[in-house]
Order: sequence, then C-alpha cells, then structure tokens
Amino acid sequence: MTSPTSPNSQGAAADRPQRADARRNRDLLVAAAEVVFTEQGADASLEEIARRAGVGIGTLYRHFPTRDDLIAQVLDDSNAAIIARAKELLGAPSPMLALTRWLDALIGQTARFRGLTQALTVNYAGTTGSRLCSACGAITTAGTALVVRAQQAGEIRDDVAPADVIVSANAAAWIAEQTGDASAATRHLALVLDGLRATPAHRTRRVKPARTR
Amino acid sequence: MTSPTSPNSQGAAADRPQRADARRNRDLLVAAAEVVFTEQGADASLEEIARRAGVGIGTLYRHFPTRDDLIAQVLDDSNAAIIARAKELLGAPSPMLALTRWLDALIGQTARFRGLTQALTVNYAGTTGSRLCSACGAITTAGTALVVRAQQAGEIRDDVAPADVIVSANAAAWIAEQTGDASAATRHLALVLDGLRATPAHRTRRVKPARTR
DNA sequence: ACCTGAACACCGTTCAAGT
DNA sequence: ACCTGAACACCGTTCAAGT
Repeated sequence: MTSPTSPNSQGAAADRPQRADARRNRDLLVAAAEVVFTEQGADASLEEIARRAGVGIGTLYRHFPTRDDLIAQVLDDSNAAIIARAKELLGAPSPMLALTRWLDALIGQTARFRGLTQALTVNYAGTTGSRLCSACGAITTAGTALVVRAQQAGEIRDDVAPADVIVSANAAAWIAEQTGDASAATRHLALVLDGLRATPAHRTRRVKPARTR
Repeated sequence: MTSPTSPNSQGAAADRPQRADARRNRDLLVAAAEVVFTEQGADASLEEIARRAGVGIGTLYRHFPTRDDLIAQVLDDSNAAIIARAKELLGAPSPMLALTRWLDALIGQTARFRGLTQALTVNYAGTTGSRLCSACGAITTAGTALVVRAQQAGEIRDDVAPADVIVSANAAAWIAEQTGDASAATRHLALVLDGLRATPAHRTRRVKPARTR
C-alpha cells in the first residue's frame, strides 16, 4: 500500500543485481560446469566443478542451490538456439524435412552430456516448469508447431500426439547415450519417422466388427 | 593325468556348494532385494536390503560382491521366462503377432523396477556377458529369431537389424519409466512397429539418380 | 566356513567466521 | 554482500574379530 516506487526501477534493477566479483564467480562456475559435465556426465562432482572454477564449494551452492539450477544455466544458450531453429524451420518449404531436421538437432543437443536425456525427458513430458529446464515448455511448444504443420500438410499421420513425437526423439538420444553408438539414434529416429509416415496399423488391417455395447 | 575321479562327482558337486545357513541367507537377501528394488529402484540402499533380510552388510557383500550381481540374481527367474516365451511364440501362427506379444512382455519385465532399463540396454547392445545380465545374450538371440521369422514372412521390412528392434523396445520401456506413464510405452512401441511394417522411406520417395562413382 | 558390525573413505550440503 | 573451508551427514565398502 504505502511502499514507495523509484522512478526507473522497472527494468534497470535487473541489470546489475550483484557485485562484480559475484558475477565473475558465477560465470567461472558455469564455464567449469560445462567442461566437467561434458567430461563426466550430469552427475559429476560439484566439488570438482568448484575447484576448477577456483572458488569455494560454498560459493557454488550460493549461486546454484541445486545441481539442477547449475545444469539449467549450462543449457540456457542451446535451449534458446533450438527454439529459434524451430521458428526458422517453420518457414521451410517441406514440413516433413523441417521436422526431421529439427528432431535431429534436438537429439544432438540432448546428448550433450551423459545423463542429460534422462533428466530432461521428465520435463518435456510433464507440465511443471522445473528448475532443470525452464525452457522445456517452450521447446515442446516450438516442436509441436512443426509436428502440427506436417500433420496438416498430410505428410504424417494425425493420430499421434506432438508431445509423443518429441518424447520419441528423446528416446533416440537416450539410445545413443546408452549404447555409445550415435548412429543408433539416427536409425531409431528413422524408424519412428517411418512409423509417422505410415498409415496407422488399425487402418491397414481388416476392420474389426464393432463391439456390442 | 593322474587326478582321481570319484564315481558320481559329475553332477552332485553343484547341489550343496555351501552351508545351510549361507544358502538361507542368500535366499533371504534375494527376496529382500526384490522388494526393496521394486520400492526404491535399482539404486536402492544395500544396507537397507541387508537390514530387511536380517543379515549384516558384510554378508550381503560376501554373497554378492557388486550391486549388479544382486540385481542379476533377482532377474534370474524372469529372464528364463522371457526366453521360454520366445521359443513358445516361435510356434504361433502369425509371426507379426508373435513378435508384438513378445516385445510387450519384454517391455513389461524390463520395467520391473526403476533404473533397470538403463542398466540392461547396455547389455543387450553389447557383446560381453556382464554380471548384470548373464542371460541378456540369450534374450537377444531369442528375440532375434522372432524378428527374422517376421522378416522372412514378409510382415516386416528386412533392412532393420533385429538387435535394433530389441533396443527400440527397451527405449519404449525407458519412456514409461521416465514419464511414469505406462501407456506411453505402448504408444511408442506401436509407432515403431508401424515403422517396421512400412516400406522404407527411401523406397517411397522418388528414386535418386545414382551418384557417379 | 561363514557372519558381524565397527571403521574407513567419499561426497554432498550447511554454516560460522572472515573480508 | 559475498566468500571460504571446516564440520556434519550419509552411504558404500572393507576387514579384524567372533562363532
């Protein structure tokens, strides 16, 4: 009610929310985390990340209360990129080719480091905006647009939910991660895409007589 | 050369290799492990398993030097069952239906507890008989026979490796595990099976002119 | 021969003291 | 306001002592 409002507090406040050394430590941590996660996977030692960044473990926890907060920051740039790529591909002439390319890109970045696929899939499927992937909802939305466009163009069947397509791409990334064979992901995605192109199985079979009641 | 051979040593030796209390403790551990793994997943506390079995933690380690050894023992029965089921289904009239049913069963037992899909996939794909799943090779072999039969009957395309089909089924189980939605696994498997039924994508497209050299 | 549980090692997390 | 690292908690693993 009586709280005062300074004239230019609306946008300027977010620009320098922290001390210069704090900002620097934060950047060092994210850079170190990217290296260590890539080397050792998403369950790498946080102590090691702090050591490589040259800061105390307490500083890491101050900036990133949970492991997921740190992972989320590492993913931030590439998340923005994949969303931008989806918008770009919406303008491409072939809806099917656009979808295929985007799913390929999604797989590539989901496999950035070991353990990430597992961590992310829950977020794509769920509705809650988690700490691990604040952009996951936006990624799903962006991918959905590409799927719907391909469906409306009649290039893929329309009885499959867009979210399921994205989850299937994640499964492909997971296969690559597990088997250590990147081409396995490509083969799996190709199989799923062929399934998407196909006439649904229940339509190719003889029509079952409708059940009474 | 000079080693004596007792008259009936050939099969009897394996029957009582350990003391009665040791045997009992072993059984208690496997039973407790099954319960705890089901409740808490494949990374459940080993100390808790020992406690529930009513034995010291040292006894658990004596019988099962690694976590994988314990998991393997828990899976033993169902592994034998899925292999038997494959042989049974090889005699079923419809190769495609037989394959579908077997993959469904495989997914069901791969999702027995959280974290198992991940642990097993490496074994299906790899060649080494690991501690975690000594039967994985046999399961792959059994599944391969079902895939090959469906291919030879012309019910599914023959340019897909049988091992890839099994890995795809594992991916379906993984999706169910991650999203907590069992029907997601069914939908995903259905999509893959439609892909398997489909004419390969490169044959449905206009034939590309063969590249020179 | 087998069992037990204290002891050790490791890592994630917190928090009192310092700047 | 932020940083530091010792301290605490937790869990996996080993091994000397016991039966």
